[in-house]
Amino acid sequence: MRSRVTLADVAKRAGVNVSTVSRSLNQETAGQVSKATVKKIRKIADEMQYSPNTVARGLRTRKSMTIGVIVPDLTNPIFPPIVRGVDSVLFSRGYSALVVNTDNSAEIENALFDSLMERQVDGLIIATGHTERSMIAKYHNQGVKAVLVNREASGVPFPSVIGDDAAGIAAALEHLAALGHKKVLHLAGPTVLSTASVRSIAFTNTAKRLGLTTKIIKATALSVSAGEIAMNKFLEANPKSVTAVLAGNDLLALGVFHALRKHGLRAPQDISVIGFNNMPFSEDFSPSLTTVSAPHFEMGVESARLLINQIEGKVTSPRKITLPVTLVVRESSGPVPKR
Amino acid sequence: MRSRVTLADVAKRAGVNVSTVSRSLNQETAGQVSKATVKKIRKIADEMQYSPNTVARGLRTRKSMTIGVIVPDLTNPIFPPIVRGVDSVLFSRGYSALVVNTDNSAEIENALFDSLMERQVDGLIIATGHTERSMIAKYHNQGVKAVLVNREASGVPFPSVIGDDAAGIAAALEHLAALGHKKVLHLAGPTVLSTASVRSIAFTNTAKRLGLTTKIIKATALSVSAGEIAMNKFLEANPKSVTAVLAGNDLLALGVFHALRKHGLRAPQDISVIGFNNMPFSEDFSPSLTTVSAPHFEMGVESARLLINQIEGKVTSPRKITLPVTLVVRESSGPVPKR
DNA sequence: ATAAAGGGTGCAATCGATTGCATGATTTTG
DNA sequence: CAAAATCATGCAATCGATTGCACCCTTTAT
Repeated sequence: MRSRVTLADVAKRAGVNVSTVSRSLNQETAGQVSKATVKKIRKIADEMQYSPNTVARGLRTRKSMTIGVIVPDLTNPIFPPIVRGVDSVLFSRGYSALVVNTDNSAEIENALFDSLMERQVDGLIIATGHTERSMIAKYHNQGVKAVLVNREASGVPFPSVIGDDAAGIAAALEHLAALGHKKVLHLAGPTVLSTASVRSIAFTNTAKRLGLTTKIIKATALSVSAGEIAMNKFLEANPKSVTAVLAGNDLLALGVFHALRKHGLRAPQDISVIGFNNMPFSEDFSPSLTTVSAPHFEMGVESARLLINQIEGKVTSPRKITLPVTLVVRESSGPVPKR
Repeated sequence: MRSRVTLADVAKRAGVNVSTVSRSLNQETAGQVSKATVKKIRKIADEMQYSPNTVARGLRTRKSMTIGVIVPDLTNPIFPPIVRGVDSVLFSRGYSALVVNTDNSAEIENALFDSLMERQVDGLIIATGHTERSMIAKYHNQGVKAVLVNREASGVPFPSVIGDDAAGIAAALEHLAALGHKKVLHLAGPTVLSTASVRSIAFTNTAKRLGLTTKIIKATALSVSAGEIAMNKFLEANPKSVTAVLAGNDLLALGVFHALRKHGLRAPQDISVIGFNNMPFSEDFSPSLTTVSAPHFEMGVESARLLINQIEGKVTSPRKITLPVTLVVRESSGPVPKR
């Protein structure tokens, strides 16, 4: 790479000390320098195409203007919108995001955390969902500034931004109840993932309130294949014992579609299916998926705001932000089949 | 954030100079220090949980160990796999990726480029597809090390990694021809995007070779809605004038599905539809989409390898890597409808 | 008119690492 | 056994910015 213009280069050309150049170019310190000098130096800096070296600045100021964003897997379609939401706020405030993927491995998360710390990130946005709290404890011990997003976070020492999962599950079950469903299956994700466990609990509570008969099965991951495997197993063991399935997220719901197809069943004629997240393209599935829409982009936005306020020591913002979700009714849910 | 342990802290505890600690801890220089000292210092560094400050190191070594990855939009599903491919290589070599989104705006790309340069990135992986070359020229003028991925790159001063788009288009058209189609529409993306123009040219060439009658229309973006709008317009003006559509990518193909549905037409019974990319979940669309599968993850991997070799001055690697693509036949393509 | 106050700049330390050169200790060589 | 080579370590400069302090030169107040 070509070597860049430094403060010293500008200073030499302007016939002043580097400190004067530095002060002239920085908004907050420009007042310490005479207007004429500021104007002259800015002009010269422009001509020379000076641009600051963030690394050098970061060393001195102990701020890297970089935020670590920890997600399980960027190819899970709910994360790109979150990341872009985060990024939109960060960029406008001069920060950059370093996005890393853990693949839900605590070991990898640990290694990535160390790497982010070495890079002197100013804060962390954590979208990984392990209920296991050891990483959270570690983050906190290190005095890291962080915000949790898209994961249950009660009793945790960081602010958080979540969708209203309980309300979403309730809306979905009420929708099914209104359609006449009495026996509903919940295909839950692994309980080590906080979103999975929150939704599972909400399912149980709401179903009880609505007087529904329930079954719960668990997938080993929040993925299409795990959902398919779990649902296949269920259909083989208990054919026709439920009229609707509420899946822990859209990927699992997609797995349910696959399993139904394999067993010659159709949604919603034989069984209704509801997902969670309203991930991109869920309206294009076959059938289009009834699901709970969560505002992922906004979740990213809010979490970034929370983090920056924390970093820059602004007014104390709320510790926990819960964003509303909405049920999106599409083809995959329908009336109880007549037998 | 808690202040971290520095080399000086370790040096003081070990009773040696910082330079000795530095040499002991770095693989390449550890040979300059006696084995006993290295061992002792490493032990102490471990106990104190020393970890290097990448910012300080970067200032001195003029290497940030950071790579800028420029994509149009992370929520376009082909990019997460590319990014993860890039990341898998970078991480294993100690680099991190700074991913930025241009939303196909030259202005934004320009601003992001400056920001990446200020952050002293060691190189760039560029996945934006403007045929307009001014940005490329700028990159080159600045002496930046870069690799292009997923975009046509002939006559450009950087190495590149692309899928074999021409072969993919050919395979798709041959498939249609074999099914008896004679009149085929190409729904192209905007020609300012290089992948769109490459595919468009390949379409024309192959169709001529196969003796197909063709029409070409253009969408204003590579998006579902742009595809839908363009296809609606076509269907209103020229109903039933073609029996198949080859879309410039899967998003456009999805737009075609929407337009067909609106006009009461079905794929493949009324018209066959083929996409490009084999993006995630294209097998779950209604109908499942016949498409050309491009190895996005591997493209990311190869581009990262190319870039790192360039940065570390390894053996000259090939300037251009073309990865094979494969046609994936699914439900959306079928025999010519009988009239 | 003189002292105090304030404005504008420069000097030099600092952030935490890497690294060329110097130095002293030890080993090898003739 | 002396000279030379080698080894292990320390010293200090350096990367490019920011910033506390000192200084000089004008104003302003008394």
